[in-house]
Amino acid sequence: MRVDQDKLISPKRHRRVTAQDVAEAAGVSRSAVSRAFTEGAYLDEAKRERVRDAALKLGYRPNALAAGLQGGRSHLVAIFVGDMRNAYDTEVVTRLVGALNAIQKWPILIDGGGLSSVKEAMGEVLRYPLDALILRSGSMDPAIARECTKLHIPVISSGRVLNHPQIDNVCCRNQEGSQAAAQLLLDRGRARFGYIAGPAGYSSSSARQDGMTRALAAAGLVPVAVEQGDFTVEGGLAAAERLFERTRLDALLCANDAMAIGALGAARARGIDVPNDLSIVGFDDISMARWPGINLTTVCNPIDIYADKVVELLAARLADPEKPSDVAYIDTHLVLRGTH
Amino acid sequence: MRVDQDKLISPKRHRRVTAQDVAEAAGVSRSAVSRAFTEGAYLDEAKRERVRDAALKLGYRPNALAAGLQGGRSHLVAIFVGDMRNAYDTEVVTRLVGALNAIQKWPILIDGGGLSSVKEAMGEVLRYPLDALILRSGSMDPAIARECTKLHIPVISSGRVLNHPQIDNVCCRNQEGSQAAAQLLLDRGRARFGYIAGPAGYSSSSARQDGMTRALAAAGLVPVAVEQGDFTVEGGLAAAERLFERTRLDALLCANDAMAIGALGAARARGIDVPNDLSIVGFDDISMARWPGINLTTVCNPIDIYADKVVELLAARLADPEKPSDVAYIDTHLVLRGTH
DNA sequence: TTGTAAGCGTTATCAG
DNA sequence: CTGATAACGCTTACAA
Repeated sequence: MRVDQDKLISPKRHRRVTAQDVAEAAGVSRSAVSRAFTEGAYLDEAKRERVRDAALKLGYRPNALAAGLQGGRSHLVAIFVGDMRNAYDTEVVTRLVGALNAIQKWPILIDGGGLSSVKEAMGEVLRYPLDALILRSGSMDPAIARECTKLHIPVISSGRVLNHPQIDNVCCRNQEGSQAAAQLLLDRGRARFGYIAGPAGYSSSSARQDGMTRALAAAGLVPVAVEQGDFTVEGGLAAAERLFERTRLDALLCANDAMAIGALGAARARGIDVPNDLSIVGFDDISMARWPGINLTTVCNPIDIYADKVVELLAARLADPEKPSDVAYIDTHLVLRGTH
Repeated sequence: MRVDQDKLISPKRHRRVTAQDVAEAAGVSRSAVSRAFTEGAYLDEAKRERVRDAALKLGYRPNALAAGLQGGRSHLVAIFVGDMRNAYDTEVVTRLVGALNAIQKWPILIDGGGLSSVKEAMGEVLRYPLDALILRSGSMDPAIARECTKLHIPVISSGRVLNHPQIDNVCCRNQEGSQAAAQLLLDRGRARFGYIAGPAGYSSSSARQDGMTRALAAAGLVPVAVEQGDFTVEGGLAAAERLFERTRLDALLCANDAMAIGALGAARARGIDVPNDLSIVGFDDISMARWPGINLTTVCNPIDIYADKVVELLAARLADPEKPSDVAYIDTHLVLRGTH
């Protein structure tokens, strides 16, 4: 009578191939197997070869959970995103994921936008001994960040500067960017400025508004009207309609590109000639800003530089956990397209 | 002389609070602490309270690495994305992340688009005992999927059906969707059809092309011209220009929305009146399709249903690892906007 | 209901 | 250069 060997060995759940299995197959010790996979560990070259062969044959890979537990790093990095339905956030996350993948850090994503119980989700993820946490969000409960530093998990905040001795920050020069945009339109002869802001509590939106106000003040002007949007295209469209209802403008700055695209739609629907009668300028330079049919003049908030900087700060922090916290400011520049 | 106690206890790296620490603080055993955090474990309610208090005070959270190693699940799910710079893929990923977060699975992202050594990255991630791997990509090395099944990691393929006894699939009815779109334009009196395809090797693109061809055949027609794009807006724009150069069309179907948006730009730049002289229809219904200035008629490939289905199959597979593999087909529907 | 003890699969240390 | 052995922090039989 034949016996099902496989069933005997693993009755229910499949067992992963372990270093022990490879050791037996290659006729060496467990430690030799470990060394065969450790860069710069002492091991006879022939033996290493033999171990690698056996590992390949058995389909062995060192268990990252066990390796992480042993004391080293987990190589996991959480990215907390305020709202993944926001095009700019999504583009930043995309670059971040690429940059992290490239340095063999594995990003765990948490989307605050799609989640009811953000706090709870963060709590669960913090059970993993993360190498770091990246915050990508304009409005974020600072309590979460504090909790991380208590766990001695490095935090990199992107988009808003958190004043905490253990948190590194990357932030673009919002005020200067917006100021330059306003100056561009002033130089073009515009005088009746409107602004579409983001939701209350987003520092990026208010800093951008300040930049515009400052440029106007230098020219002896004040904004004619301000409306609030929600960073979405629809919100920008609605806010622009309210503005157009209230008053006549010849320049409209928006806290981000998505709202500027909405405003552009509202202007066209109303028969306003952009850019001849009205200039519209966004902020961020998301990829859609250059799409045909949009071709938006905007302030470039360079996403790739941004993401690289985050990863750079991360690496520096990992190398020296005790180093003083850092704030990296990213320079913006105007991108002149068809709406100014 | 004062001695730095902290330095004595943890000379270099910070030590995480463990169950042992909590046990000592609460005056109970390690196992009591574990039980206090395990749903449905026997433990005196008062004691549980005491443990929870101590844990909160010390900032303890069970180490997920150790818990995963112990034998249970890691609660990590890898999402492999073909190209995160593709708007449709990004939107699917966003939904997927939300759906996974909601069921306490933590998605690790790997972006094939931003990565030179995809294979190597996958190899590294497979060192984690993943609960599952989700493939989001039209073109994907099947070797990776095979490797996963060898490791007994459930694989869910989204967008392309992989014929493998252990891989579940979610796929939209590409052919039917495209056929309906072509029929819409036939009913409108169109006869000279063009198609902008995706890169070679993407089954979704060819299935969509087949759908169009089938509808045309039923009307005794054949496509007038086909050009290939790369699923991007720029690629669609270039492909459309080549088409317009070659011949006159009155209907243009595109393998995805991004290329349709590019084609729309090309048509407008050439002074072609859309939709009066030319109908353009996309596929997917990405959020930008409804943006003002675009307002694209398209075939809706419902992203939320799609993502929910993936997670549903995932849950089913986790519940019964031996169940036969499944293919879930998602129905599409036409979304009539301004370009048909 | 509780405590003790045995793993889970690594890597690091320490003799040889 | 190599093999045993001790952590890493948790869960879960098993015994009390």
